[in-house]
Order: sequence, then C-alpha cells, then structure tokens
Amino acid sequence: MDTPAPRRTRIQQEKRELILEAALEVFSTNGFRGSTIDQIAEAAGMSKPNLLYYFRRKEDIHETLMQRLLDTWLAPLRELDDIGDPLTELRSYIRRKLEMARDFPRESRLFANEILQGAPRIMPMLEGELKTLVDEKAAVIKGWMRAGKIAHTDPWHLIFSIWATTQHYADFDVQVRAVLGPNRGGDGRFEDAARFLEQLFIDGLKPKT
Amino acid sequence: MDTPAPRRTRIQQEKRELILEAALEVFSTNGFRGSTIDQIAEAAGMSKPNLLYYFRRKEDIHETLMQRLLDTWLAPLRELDDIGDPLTELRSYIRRKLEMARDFPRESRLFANEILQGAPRIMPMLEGELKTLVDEKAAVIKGWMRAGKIAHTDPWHLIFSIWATTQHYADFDVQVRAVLGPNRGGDGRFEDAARFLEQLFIDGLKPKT
DNA sequence: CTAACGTTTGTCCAACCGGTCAAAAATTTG
DNA sequence: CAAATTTTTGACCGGTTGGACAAACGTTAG
Repeated sequence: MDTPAPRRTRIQQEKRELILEAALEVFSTNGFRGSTIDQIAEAAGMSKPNLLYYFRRKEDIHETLMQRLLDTWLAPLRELDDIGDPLTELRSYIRRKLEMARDFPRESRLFANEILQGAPRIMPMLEGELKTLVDEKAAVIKGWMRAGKIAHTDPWHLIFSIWATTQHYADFDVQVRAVLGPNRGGDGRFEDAARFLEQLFIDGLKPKT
Repeated sequence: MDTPAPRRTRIQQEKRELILEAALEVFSTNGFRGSTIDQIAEAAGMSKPNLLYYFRRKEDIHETLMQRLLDTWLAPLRELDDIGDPLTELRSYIRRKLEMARDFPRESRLFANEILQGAPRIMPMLEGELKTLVDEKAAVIKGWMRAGKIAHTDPWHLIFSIWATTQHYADFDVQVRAVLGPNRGGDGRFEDAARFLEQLFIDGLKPKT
C-alpha cells in the first residue's frame, strides 16, 4: 500500500477538503508555479502557516489533487463496455466526457496544465495505468470493427479524438466563448457541441444524398 | 502604425531573434510565470542583464512572441477558400493544421498555455480578429452546406473540432506518446493521425455496408 | 480546574526573481 | 590611432515566495 492509513480527525478531513477545493481553483487557473501558497490559503480562508499545518509542502497539495483527479477522470472510459450497441456505447461515452468538461472544467484544466508541462509528476501513471486501460478499450473497439458494427479505423486515435474534442470545451473555454460571441456562447453551447459531436462521430461530413 | 519603425542594427536583430527562439522553448514548456529570465538568458547563451538590454521587460519578450505567433497560427484557416471542392478543401485544411502541430509544437503549447490561463494578454484579439475570421469562414462552410456539398451541421463547432483534434497532437504529445508506447508512438504517429482524422471527418464511424 | 493535545498565527529566514546601474569590454567611426 | 558608441557583465536592490518555528489559543478528558 502507498497510503499507510494516515489517521485523521474529522476536523482534519474537513480542513484538508477545504484546502483542496481552494487549491483546485487556484492551480487550475494559474498553473503550479504560477500559484502561491498565500493565494490558496486566502481562498481557503486561513493563514499560510495554518495551511502548511495540513499540507507540509505546496507539492503535497498538488499531488493529492492529481491522484484524486485521475480516478474520476478516467471513470467514463472505464465504463465503456462490450455489452450493448457499439454506436450507442460510443455516443454515451462522448456525452459523458462532454458533461465532465461542462461540470468539472477546473479538473480538466489542471490535467491539461500538467500534460502541457511534460507531465513531470504523472508520467509513470500515463505509461502504466492509463496505457493499460486504453489498450484494453482499444481491443474492445477493435472487436466491434471485426464484427462489422462500426467502420474500421484506428481505435487509439479514435479515443484521442474524443478526448480532444470534448476537453476542448473546458480547456479552451475562453476561446470558444470569445468566438461564439455573446449570443451563441451562452449556456447553450454545450448542447450545440453535443449535437455536433454526435453527428461528426457517427455520420461524418459526407452529405446524406 | 503600432510599430514606429524601431531602428535596429543587424546585431540587434540577430540577438533578439536568438532570445525569442530561446524564450519560445522556455515559455512553451514552463508557462509565463513558470519561466525565469535567467532560464531564457542561459538558453540563449547570454547573461541576464545582457538579455534585458534587448528586451526591457520579461513581458515584452512574451508579447513579441505572441504577436508573431498569431500571424502564422491562423494562416491555414485564412487559406480555406471558396474555390475548389469543399471536402477536398476541408481535408487539406485538416492536413495543414496537423502539419503545424507536428512542425511547430512549441508554438501550439505557447498558445495553449495562454488560453488555459484565461487568455489575459490576447483576449481582445480573440473577440476581434479571430472571431471575425471564424465567422467569415463559417459563412463559407454554410454556403457549402446550402449547396448540398457537405452535410448540414454547425460550422463553428466543426472548426473547433478540427482545432481540438489536430492541436491535441502537439499540446498532449507526451500523453499520446505514452499511450501509444514505444512501437506506435514513433514518428509514424502523425501519419496514423492524418489517416484517422481524414476518415473521421469525411466518413464518420458508420460502417460502409 | 488542569494537564494534554490539537489547532492557529505572528514572526522570521533563506532562496529566488525581475529589474537597475555603473563600469568594463568590444566595436564602430572619424 | 583615438574618440564615440554599442554591447556585456558583476554587483546590487526591493519585493516575493516556500517554508520553519515557537508561542498562543482552543478543546477535550481526567
């Protein structure tokens, strides 16, 4: 076990949670080096030494945040299942990922920041756990292709393209809103995106006729 | 004019270019706040005060880099033209964007960093120049749809999805390589990506039969 | 009440960082 | 050559940052 059962009182649990919430906000908008302990402490409503009583180092906060993130972040892909209609299965995977971009944009940006900087803190996880999971799901998709249920193509790049298109609405949100303008850039943009992505992945761009 | 003809000697031109090249490397991997003048100076092979002789403030380097970037970054979209077959036109736009992700990954990451942090320095450009250009090209695409040349869908989100999928191979490069592994993550990954994206955007995932 | 334990904070420090400055070194000009 | 100009650097400064520490404060159990 990596975690040697760190006994914590109820108040410690709560304060740690408060700090993590504040840190998510700060880290996701300023990056790791761009964020200061003072900023996080203020966002959490406590003094810097007090924060350092719960997390000894700035990096400990980031690490805890990252570990927790990765669990929930890959949940949608884990759910991708061999049972059920392949196209339906893919459609709901895309929808789930898009909902995560809408509901947890900070988590998405935190992850994007880490990858952009070369993933110095989570590289082993990418090459291990993540690669294993993706390979496994790629095999499932390959099965669907062999069964003639979906078109033959590269399953890995298919997964990449789903990640890219959905996370784009969290990571590049400011750009999306700026380009769409005040009218179309409102809350409806996620429904528009869902409609578009469904059509793109299922039908492509060829005209029906 | 914004640039009041800043008279520069040949040696100044060269040194400034050297600094910008070094700064691109450093900024794109560490972000603006995560980069130090010392890092850039060392990468450029000169002392910090010497660097500050050519660019008075750290932000001036970043600004110059960003201005230069935006010109070349939108060139492929500018080339998207009403002449020629729509599907062919879109295919070559996708190919050009993917080639830029392959050949200029640092520029892509620099841009991604800026957007991730809320685009504090280029927001006016996004709402102005960029929005105008995208709206213009969206109109072109809408024309193709009305003419029955490509399927009806949302042109803006179509453009977003092309940006997202292609830039993914620059911004998330470490993740792509980690997941593909040593075999498939080599130089061939861009050809694989090109093949996949072409199929995705042109044909979708529905089986042929 | 009081001793023990968990929590909070003011103060301090060393390292770092962006930027200045004057003086030295190199280069150009007459 | 020598004067003028441009380029380079070492030393320095004020502000910030991550983190240490001991003292104060609060809470709970005996």
